[in-house]
Amino acid sequence: MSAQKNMGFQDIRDEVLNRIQTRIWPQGSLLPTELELAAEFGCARATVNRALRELADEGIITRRRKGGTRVVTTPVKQAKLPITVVRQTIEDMNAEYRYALVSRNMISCPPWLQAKLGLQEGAQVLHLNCMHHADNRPFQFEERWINTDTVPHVVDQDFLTIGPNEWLLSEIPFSDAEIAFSAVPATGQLQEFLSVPPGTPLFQLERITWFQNKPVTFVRMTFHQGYQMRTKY
Amino acid sequence: MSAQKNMGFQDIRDEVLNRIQTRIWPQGSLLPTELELAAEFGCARATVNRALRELADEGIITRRRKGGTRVVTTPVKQAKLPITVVRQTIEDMNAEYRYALVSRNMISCPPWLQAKLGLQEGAQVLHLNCMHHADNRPFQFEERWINTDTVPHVVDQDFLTIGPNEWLLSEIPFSDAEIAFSAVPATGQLQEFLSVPPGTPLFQLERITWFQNKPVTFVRMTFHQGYQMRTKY
DNA sequence: CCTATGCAAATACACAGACATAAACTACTT
DNA sequence: AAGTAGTTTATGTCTGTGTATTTGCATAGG
Repeated sequence: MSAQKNMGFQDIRDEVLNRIQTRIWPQGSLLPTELELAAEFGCARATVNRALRELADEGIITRRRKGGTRVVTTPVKQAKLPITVVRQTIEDMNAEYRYALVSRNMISCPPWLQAKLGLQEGAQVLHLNCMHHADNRPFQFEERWINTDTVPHVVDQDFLTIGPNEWLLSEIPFSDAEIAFSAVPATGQLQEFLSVPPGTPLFQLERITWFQNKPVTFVRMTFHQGYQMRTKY
Repeated sequence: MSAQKNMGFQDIRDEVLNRIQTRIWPQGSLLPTELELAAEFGCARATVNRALRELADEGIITRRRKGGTRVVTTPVKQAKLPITVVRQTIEDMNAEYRYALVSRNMISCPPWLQAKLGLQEGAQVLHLNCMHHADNRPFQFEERWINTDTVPHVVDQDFLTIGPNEWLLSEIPFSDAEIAFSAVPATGQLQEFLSVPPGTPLFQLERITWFQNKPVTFVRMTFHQGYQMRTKY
């Protein structure tokens, strides 16, 4: 093969991807070794290694010592959806953001929440209800429960001007979470605060958050009628 | 500082992450240079580079030539949700998967779809309606439109035994896509095929797919009542 | 026929050195 | 004060080499 010169790892990555997409290297087939590719592209083995490692990270190929590098048969594409704070979402739409605290109560943890967060019986949690408006129209209703054990000084925060989402993000910036999306009917306070008829389908996002394996918060965010969450991959 | 030895890039990545989480290096602050860190950890600069690059890929830090490495102020966490085929989802629940083709028609592209896919007026598309069952209960209703221009031999496929999702995944394995989630009321064929009362909130996923910048397909997948899509990050 | 063991092949990771590149900074000019 | 050109600096990338680790395969033993 023609040994090309001056190729960066990105060029190699793209070329390999191209050969996979055009079925020069079909699904399930074995790629040449790093050494062979390095010879073909006229570069160091480490450069090929980086190119292939990136493709492996994306799930395009799988690599095994001694086994070599294979094109995956059924690629598992992952949609990455950026989790931003509501204010950001609204401001990105060039709309005016308004936040309002609906209620704030210290309660002892209800059983269903105990199970979700893995808390002790009788643990105290801060329960908040909040509204987020875009251009004075209801955008999102936020029900939140915060574990006072993991975030003790949350009790000093009144949440009158700043939403719990943003406050927690600045307090516990790097956390793990589990998310669930679903469609729910508008009932009770949902239909009241989001100003929709009873039974209206609403998009809902539930999230449990941990910091260093300690439960931080559970949140249920319900969006206005017709809301769409979008992403690419 | 104490120069530790025998640290891999993973150890360095974890140590740096730990210092960020414990606010030794607070949000917005400047990290030591790669050279300094290499000296501290007793390793080569390339090793530090890889560790920091991974953290940068995860969105924990930002890096700029000459500017150095900074802890991001507001981390934009990305939820990764794996896009799997329905059959996989159902079989992972230990349920029996059943597929049924509802309708299959060549039609000329309706205006709304023209806009979505960027097609010419009068372009021919294959329109399919399909049902996916789990243990003989309705699981997902799939409405799909396939661009016969990008995938010509789709016309030879009858889709009686294999769903368009799986067929396309094997034909066009590596593609780009745009996804939208929403909550919709059950109407018309939705409430009929998913066996729910009219107006029932249903979780819906819409997706446009391209291959090498050519539009491939638009799909609208509506799930059974109460379905939750879950993911971690 | 099955299992254990050893060899070899391919990737994984590391290192030291080098050059490239972008951007912050400085000094100079207008 | 504002622009401009040169310098410095931290990251980005590549090279060539070396070692470590995993694992496919063959071979030997039960």
